[in-house]
This record gives sequence, structure tokens and C-alpha cells, in this order.
Amino acid sequence: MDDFNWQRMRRRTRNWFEQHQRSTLPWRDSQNPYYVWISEIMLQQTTVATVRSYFDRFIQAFPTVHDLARAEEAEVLKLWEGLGYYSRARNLLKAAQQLVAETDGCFPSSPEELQKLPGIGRYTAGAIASIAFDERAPIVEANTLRLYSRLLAYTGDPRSKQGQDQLWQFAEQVLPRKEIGNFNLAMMDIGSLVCKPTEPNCPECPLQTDCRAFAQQLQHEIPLKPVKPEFTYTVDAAVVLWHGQHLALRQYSTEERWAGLWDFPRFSLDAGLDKARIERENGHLGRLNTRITQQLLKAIEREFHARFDFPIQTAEIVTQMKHGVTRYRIQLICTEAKVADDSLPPDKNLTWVRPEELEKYPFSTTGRKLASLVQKRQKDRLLF
DNA sequence: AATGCGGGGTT
DNA sequence: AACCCAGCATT
Repeated sequence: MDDFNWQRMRRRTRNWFEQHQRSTLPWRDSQNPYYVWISEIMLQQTTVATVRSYFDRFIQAFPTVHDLARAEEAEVLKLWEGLGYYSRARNLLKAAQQLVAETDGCFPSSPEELQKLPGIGRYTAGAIASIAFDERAPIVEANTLRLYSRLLAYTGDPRSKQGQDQLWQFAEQVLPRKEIGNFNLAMMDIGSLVCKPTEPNCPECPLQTDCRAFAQQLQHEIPLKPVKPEFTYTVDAAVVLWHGQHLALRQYSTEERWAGLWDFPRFSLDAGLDKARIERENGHLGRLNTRITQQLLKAIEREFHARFDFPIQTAEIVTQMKHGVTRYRIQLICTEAKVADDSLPPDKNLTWVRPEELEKYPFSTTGRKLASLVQKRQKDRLLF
């Protein structure tokens, strides 16, 4: 670790940054801690390309931490719709309220204090401290994890405790004395644009002569990839349920995935379906013949009654979607239905809204797609 | 140390 | 279709 040529690495990193840095990123225009914070939270496990379109909208809606602190959670989630990892949005609001209450909205500048805010971990604390306040704080995230693993020729698992210790130690050692924020940004850009996951562009790399992986031609083996998790395949149902002119919606509780978001009544069909028999007779659930469709509709009516405690009458399968979350691959069967007995009191877990109100609610991505479809069908007078 | 949490862009 | 992404919190 001690025999790196730190001075040379810093010089070459800075020179490269002047020539090749990713510019025109809206959050790079200032060192406003609020902007840095919002962008860093949005960028957690999320690509720059995806965040671009969300950042400006968010800042426009909540220009300062005070504006954010006053917001309703649903407003924040609405702006987060489609971005994923929604606890980020809920923590953002909590942290904003905490900051306003404790320091009148002023951000602490030290990583230790920043890390006390919900949603801010070691990386994000270091990023905000260095970028917004020029504190001498190290960072390790996806780009620098890859870059530093290769510079060190670290052949172990970089996500293990040992690996993390090595990488954070390197991240601290490599820091210059000033302009820490730009230096950290430079390292991330090198990791992102040059030291890429596949086909790292070693010939163009400013740190090639300092790279121990390159010296041993190990850049394709480092960093060690995590073993890929096995997928669990499940079938879910979503019901577009009409009660007169109103539709049933449900808000996910804090214990559920998509906590705080809204959706059409949705549940697993695995228990109510003889999947083995369906696959034997139908090949797979992708192409549904008439008989399988009837079987699905019956299963949905049965499962709905069991869960929400009143009967419905299904009409047809409106659409299907496939989507994945973490280690699940979900096939979602979307049906239209009406409450079987019109005099029945609405279930207290359900909220009844008019179709034109759908766009006000923050939905999960599949819920949003289904909501759009419902509105389109309504316009085309394809009402149930 | 393992696991849950999302969704879309890229290869 | 697999891979990857400016991680964090909980268990």
C-alpha cells in the first residue's frame, strides 16, 4: 500500500479530469449541499442517465430543504415514481424535517454528523462532505470500488469486511490536500468512463502505470463478481375493480414492498393456482387459452374474497406484465372486475377513486402502467 | 455476513 | 437475457 506513487497519481488524475470530466450534469453546477445531497441520494444504485430527468423536476418542486421539509410524503413519492428504492424518498423527507428542526436547515459538514441523517451512509456522507464542503473525506462506491480494486490488484471479495477495509484505506491515502470534491469526482469519472466493468480502456487510462491489475493483466478478473442469486418465479394478480364509477385502490403499508405507494388490489396467485397442471396443459402462462383464462379468473375471484372479505365478479384479463424485483421474477395478470353485490360496504382497506384522480397518486411502476391503461380504455369507452 | 429493496439502461 | 448502477438499513 505504501509504495504507490501518490503524487504522480494525483497529478495525472487531476490532469485527466480537466480534459475528460463528465460535464453538463445539473448537480455539478454548484456546491449547494442541498443539491449535492438530493443528487447523491438519487444516484444510489441508479444510473446517471436515469437520474437526469428526475433531478431537475425535484429541485423545481422543492428548491430548498425548507420546502422539502414542508412537503407531504405522497408529494415526494410522486416525484420519485419509477425511480425505485422508495425508502430513499421517505428518508429524504425525514432528514429534511430533522435538519430544519435541529439546525434551521443547515447541513453539517463532517461525514460523522452527515451519517446520522437517515439514508446517508458512509459513501454518501463522504460525497457530500467532500463535494459540498471540501472536507478531506474518502469515498468508495461502484466506480471507485472497481477502480481501486484494480489499482490494488485486490483479488479477494471487495464487498467483504476485509475488502472494504482495504478499499477505504486506499480511498483515504490517495486523497490530495485540497479540492477533495473534484478529486473524488475525478476518480468516479475514471471508474465510470475508463475503468469500465467490461472492456476497461487501459490504453487511455491516466493511472495505467500505477495499476497493479494491469501490470499482471488481471483487469478482467478484478473485481471479483458476486455469485448471482437464484430467481423465484411467481404469479401475481392485480384487479381493476369497479364499484359504480369508482375504482378500488390500496396503499402499501410500511411492512410491505413499495411501502407508502398506491396500487390496484394486488396479491399472489401461487397458492390458488395449480401451476404444474397449467404448465403441463398450456406450456407456460404466456399464451392463455380460453380454459386457462377461466381458471385464472376463478382463482382471482377466490383469492380476492379470501383477502378482502367480499366477493367480486371478474370480466376479462386486460393485460399481462412481467417484472423483476430483487430475486423475484413476477408475472402479473391484470383483470377487470366489479363488486358482486353493489350494496356491499367498501372494504376499509380500500380507497375508492374516480379514474381521473388516478394520476394524483404515487404508484408502483406496474400500478402506474395499469392506471394509464385504465384511463386509455376509459377514453376509448371500453368500460367494464 | 446476508438479505431486502426497483427499475431501467447497457452490453 | 444477463449485467450493472455515485448504497443503505435491518437482521
